[in-house]
Amino acid sequence: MGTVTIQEVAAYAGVSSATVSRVLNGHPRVSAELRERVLEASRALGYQPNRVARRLRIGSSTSDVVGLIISDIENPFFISVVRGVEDVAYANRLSVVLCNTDESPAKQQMYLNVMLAERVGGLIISPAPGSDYQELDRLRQKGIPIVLLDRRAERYDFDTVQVDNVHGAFMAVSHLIELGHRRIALIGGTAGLTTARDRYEGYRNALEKAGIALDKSLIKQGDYKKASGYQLTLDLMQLREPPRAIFVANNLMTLGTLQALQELRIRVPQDVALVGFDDMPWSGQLCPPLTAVAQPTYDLGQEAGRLLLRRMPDRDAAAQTIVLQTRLIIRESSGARLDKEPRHE
Amino acid sequence: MGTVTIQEVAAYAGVSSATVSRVLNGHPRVSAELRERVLEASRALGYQPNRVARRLRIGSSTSDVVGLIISDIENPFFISVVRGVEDVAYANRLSVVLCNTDESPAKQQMYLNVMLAERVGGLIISPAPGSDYQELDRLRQKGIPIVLLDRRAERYDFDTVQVDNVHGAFMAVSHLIELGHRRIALIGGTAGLTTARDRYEGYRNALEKAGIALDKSLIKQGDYKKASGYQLTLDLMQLREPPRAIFVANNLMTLGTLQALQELRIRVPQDVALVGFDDMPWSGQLCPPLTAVAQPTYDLGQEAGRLLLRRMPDRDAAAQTIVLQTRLIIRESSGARLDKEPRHE
DNA sequence: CTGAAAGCGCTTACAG
DNA sequence: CTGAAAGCGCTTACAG
Repeated sequence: MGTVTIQEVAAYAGVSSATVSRVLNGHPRVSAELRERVLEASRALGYQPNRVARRLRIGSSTSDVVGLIISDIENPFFISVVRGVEDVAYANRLSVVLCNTDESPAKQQMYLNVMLAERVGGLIISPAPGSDYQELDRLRQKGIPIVLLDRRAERYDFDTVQVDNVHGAFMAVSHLIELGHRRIALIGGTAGLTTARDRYEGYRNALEKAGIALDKSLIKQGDYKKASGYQLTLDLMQLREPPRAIFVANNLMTLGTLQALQELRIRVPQDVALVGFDDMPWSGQLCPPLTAVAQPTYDLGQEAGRLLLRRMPDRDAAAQTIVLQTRLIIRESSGARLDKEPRHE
Repeated sequence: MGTVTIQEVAAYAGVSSATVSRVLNGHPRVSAELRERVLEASRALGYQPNRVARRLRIGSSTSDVVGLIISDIENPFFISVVRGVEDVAYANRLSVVLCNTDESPAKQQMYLNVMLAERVGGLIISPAPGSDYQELDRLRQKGIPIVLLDRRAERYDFDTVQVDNVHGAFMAVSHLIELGHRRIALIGGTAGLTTARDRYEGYRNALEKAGIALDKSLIKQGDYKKASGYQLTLDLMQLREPPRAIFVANNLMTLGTLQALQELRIRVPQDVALVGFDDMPWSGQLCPPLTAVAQPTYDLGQEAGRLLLRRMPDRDAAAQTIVLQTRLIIRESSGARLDKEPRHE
């Protein structure tokens, strides 16, 4: 019972705690004999160093735990990102602890406090809407390296990894235009997030390029959750002149849209064509298989991990932004393959 | 730059660090005047207590961070569980840090070390296959309350929250039997996990009750990942006499099965009927909508959180096991509604 | 190579 | 009510 301390190991081995510390930290100049005795004692007692004490003594810079704060664990997008971060971290002998803010600034603040209090070695964060970036900046000034994930901070120069959302949305909407659509609705993302703004911009660009006037009644603002996709789709289909195509700005909302259309007995893509942003591992098994803008989610996570790893030893280097490209995966929901044999993936 | 310490706040306020500590921890006996000065100083300096130091001083028992170690973050089952834990924790002013072991005992060991080293206030864990429960027991003896999630430890008396897997599988297979099936395959779960064993048992019980002999060629062992569901389905359909129905022991494998059948142009449920274990938020939007054994995932998380909360102040109470019930959600993949109007949800 | 001692930033009996 | 001091478990100059 109770925890074994370095003092007890020292007593057991008949050396000072300094020697135990040196042995366990691989300090070079320790005699083979004492090293042996210490190792033996440590093993016998089942000693596990108290990292809290170690951290207090050493300061934050050597923590081998990095924090990863994501804004919605229920969004499959983030899951794959997490895996990318983990794999990079694990390969570099770092542990990652994950926190979910649920898009709530209050929870985010709580977890930022935890990260600071625990003095993590670094932090990757997908900031919640309405984030206080000054607060993040404070953390950074207190010595915690920070990488922004997926979402930019407008007036701060943080290291950032994101995709080209404007172009992704542009591809999606252009695809629908090429298929002959002109009444294309947008179910947009959460207000205040750069991803939502960028995807909206891509939507506008595509329409503009095709000479299609913006129709405000076809533009809805959601919140990246399934329920809003569901509700806004119902709203859209109740319009006097409903859209013939919908671009949905993220995966969860797309699932809501799919459900709403299914309940309304509206056929996809025959009655309404659909393109979503974000692919999911099961998008090909949905009804109908979903045409979607795929983000390189795993790579995004890896890049964020690597960026953090580079930042950790060098706090003062200039901030970098890495932008990855998206890719349009054409399945059946957009109607492009209606006449051809359906492809499966 | 740098971090503000309690000493600096004390100096600024013209009091001792003891007084600052008392004010900030809500100690009752501090004069209103000093309290005011301390609060003012703390605000002015942007003081954030160093929890590492606090933890070292106080010992583990008061940490307001709990650890949640899950075995596969890519499995939607765990996501919903996580949300349940988080909500209970958050309501009790606890933070939860999540770690993903990826079903790897080595990663699990790493994260257990982190938990111990950080002296978390408690730990909820879904143990990886091949877990060293003795190790978990050691953690517990060192004062970290532990709750097992989803999977039992056979010879240790940990607090545990799980579902009735035997009965869930029994319902699934009985449902197929009632629909007239007798050649029902099983794509089972990871070896060494109690959930896999229990679901297998439920499968056998249902067959036995119906007087159907066990056919070994129809029983496959997967690993709860999509790829194994995919591969084992291909294997099953290559049998001289393929099954007419499949019970798949978890959600990710079911997605693999669906993909394999789709690629083989085998119609579900007309050619092969399908029931999966674990419902997913989008199971109703799959092709075809999936009949599945739904687990009360969110409740599972909540119960685990509550159990931990009860355990934290009382280390010596007898271990409890909470078993929740599952529920069969009948959609189209099992063929039960083929003749009726399809229902959507 | 090894040990005694200081100190990381807190909290809390112990005096007063 | 308030402060000086000890101590949580480590690490690391500083001596020797």
